[in-house]
Amino acid sequence: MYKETVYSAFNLLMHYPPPSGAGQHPQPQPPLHKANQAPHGVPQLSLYEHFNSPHPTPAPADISQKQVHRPLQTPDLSGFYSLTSGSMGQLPHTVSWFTHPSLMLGSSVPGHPAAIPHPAIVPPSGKQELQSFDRNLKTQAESKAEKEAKKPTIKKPLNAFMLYMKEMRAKVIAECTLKESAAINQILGRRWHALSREEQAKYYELARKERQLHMQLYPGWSARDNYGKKKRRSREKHQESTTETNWPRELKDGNGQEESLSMSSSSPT
DNA sequence: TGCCCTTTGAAGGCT
DNA sequence: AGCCTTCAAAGGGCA
Repeated sequence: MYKETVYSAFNLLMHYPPPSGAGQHPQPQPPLHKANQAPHGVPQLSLYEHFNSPHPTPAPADISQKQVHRPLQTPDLSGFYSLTSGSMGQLPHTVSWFTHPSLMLGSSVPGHPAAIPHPAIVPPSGKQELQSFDRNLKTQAESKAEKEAKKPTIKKPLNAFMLYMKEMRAKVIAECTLKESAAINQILGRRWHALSREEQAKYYELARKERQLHMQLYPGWSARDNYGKKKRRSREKHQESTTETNWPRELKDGNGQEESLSMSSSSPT
């Protein structure tokens, strides 16, 4: 049962108690898409510094600058390169998608040795070969519509918490026997709240850089583009379910001293 | 096979 | 402005 697995993570959670008192709780950063500036005191760190170990294809941190200034291979990358002398260039460590796995260039860069597809670009699922065979038989309109549907999905850039989760997930899994992501994510959520403001700021800054690069790579992209691509339950059912299984408010907010794991019996608000 | 669960944050739409 | 909804990742569970 799911709840039991969560219970089994109790000891792990206890090692990362929420800060006592709401005032000490690290406040979320202001919406960066509005301010679009690093908060005061935010350490300017290279992406690689934070993401080298848990990710598969790290690159030496000191190659970022040189590789960023490689000659352009594709016209749509020009925006990013201009960043190195523009807003992004003001950062002590210029962001490099060559070093950041989630921004790693793929086959869109001819001759690039990595040739790893950009993780933000996800090829459509399905039996593509059969579909391409069938396509010959279809009308031009159908073919066009199908082409649209087959366009690779550009994923949303990861936010600060998602970046944190990606880095810490393996560590949490190694520390406990849990494998269910839902339980792991609850632990990670608690740890996230237990982080100091400075620690969280690292991830907010990384997320801000991710968004900047994403905007440069896909200028016309909107989060709306991916709406409806996931089939989801009806709204009512979803809300009912989440209120039933969510953590108690005090626990969820990380400021309750009477924290409890009696998730299902607690009031949602 | 594909959605659900679970977390936080970003972003878009609506009132 | 504030609220609501959706989607980002992840992988076991389940229909």
